[in-house]
Amino acid sequence: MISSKCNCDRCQHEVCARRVPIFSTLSIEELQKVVNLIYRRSYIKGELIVIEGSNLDSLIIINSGQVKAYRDTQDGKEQILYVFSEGDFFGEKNLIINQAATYNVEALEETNICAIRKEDFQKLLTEHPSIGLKIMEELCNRLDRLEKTIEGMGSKDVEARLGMVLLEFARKHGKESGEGILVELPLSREGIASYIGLTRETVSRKMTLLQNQGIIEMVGNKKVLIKNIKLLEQTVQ
Amino acid sequence: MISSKCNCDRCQHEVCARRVPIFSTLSIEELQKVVNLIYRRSYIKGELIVIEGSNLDSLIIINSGQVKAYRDTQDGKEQILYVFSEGDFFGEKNLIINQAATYNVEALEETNICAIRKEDFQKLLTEHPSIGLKIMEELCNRLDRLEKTIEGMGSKDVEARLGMVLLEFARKHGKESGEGILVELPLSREGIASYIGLTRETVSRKMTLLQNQGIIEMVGNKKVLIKNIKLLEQTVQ
DNA sequence: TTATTTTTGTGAGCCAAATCACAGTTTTTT
DNA sequence: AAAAAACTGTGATTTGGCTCACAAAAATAA
Repeated sequence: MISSKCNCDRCQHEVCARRVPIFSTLSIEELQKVVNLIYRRSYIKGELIVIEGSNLDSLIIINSGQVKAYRDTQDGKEQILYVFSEGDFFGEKNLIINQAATYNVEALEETNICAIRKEDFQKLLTEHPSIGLKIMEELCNRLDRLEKTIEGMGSKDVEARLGMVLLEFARKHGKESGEGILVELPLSREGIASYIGLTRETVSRKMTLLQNQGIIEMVGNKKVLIKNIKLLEQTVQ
Repeated sequence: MISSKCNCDRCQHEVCARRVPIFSTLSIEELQKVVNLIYRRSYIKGELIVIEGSNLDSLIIINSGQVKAYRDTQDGKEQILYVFSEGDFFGEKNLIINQAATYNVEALEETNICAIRKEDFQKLLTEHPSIGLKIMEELCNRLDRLEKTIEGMGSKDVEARLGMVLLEFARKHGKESGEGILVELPLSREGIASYIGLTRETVSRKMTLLQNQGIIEMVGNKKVLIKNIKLLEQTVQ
């Protein structure tokens, strides 16, 4: 039997580099060079990939899986800042502004990463300015999201905030189904709460509300069916 | 009488480019080329430099003065996202991810800007990767600040948030004086409130509190004397 | 499968910040 | 300098989300 997927080390490497938006502008030959610089690693669910305060010496790119980036606040809670998945990168702050990690990164499921050492990455940057551009793009997008989050947090429209995350997850992991978009939530209620600065209880209550309005339907704890995305988008507006 | 400051057009240009961190790595010859691409403009207090939703076609760098970047929220309020001053730039989102402006930018005082057209800027970027690096640095710093803001907004420690802005303004505009650090506030109470997601009244009350604790002293409406910066930093922690 | 652990939903009461209201200041304009 | 406009401080009240508490459900382990 012939496997449709080659599992040799080399091919996986290549696939990995191809999947990553920041290398999307490179030619096949250039990509090959990048591939040679990459090393890989796997993490199981719950494993810490980066510890706040530590000195990371690589840019890390997610090949498959999902992670959360979070901080522990004074009052012992965790504040989730990002949920990264396939193709996303992190650790750039350590390389670009030479700063220790400002957040923990933890695998939310089995996760495979590609990493490039600082020196290699910096060399790449000067040799291929297009990579820098891609990174700037992504940084701009992150700024955009954080700006929106802050706007939402300022105006205390709590339901809009919840709607925003649901739509974000729907874009990333939503699957069209007959009755709407089925979304596998990467975070628990507690996680969602920490992501948008609320308590677990409030998230619960607001989700129930959205369900009663016929906008969503909860499927177990980890899935949500968005039945009326138009209405949800209006809520967020 | 000989003026210590040359006011000819050319010199001002040069000064402008020199002052800007993102060009700090360029040689004098390279700088000269950049200078030739720059055009300048002045705005009076209250004037809009960028309108949300419009298509900006230049990177704008502040030569002197101060501006606020803000959005109008659904409920008619304004959410201030950034206060930019000398050496800061904005409009990069329009150039890098080809997006319409996501916020208004308004001069808080008489403000002079330097601007570089999109095409010129993109050419610069590919010719001098170091400029890209500088921009990435700044984007990382902004992400950093927003991440901290979000953390502060999540954990509802309101006084810490106020302390953070005061310290931010102190770093930017603080002047050492006998009794402490005298800070000229770029924003009114209302502005500060909008910057940290509170109401004007709450900011007022908390400022009074800090004053009663002997940490700060308000000097008219637009200045604050930080009498005990150690204590203020502790409040923030 | 059953048992165990983790996660979730929901009521009751509390509390800090929002809102409303208005007088007193400060700043700007004329 | 006087008048107008903008901004600020502070009391009274309301409110929406937080906290606490516990039962129910779901996910995981045995």
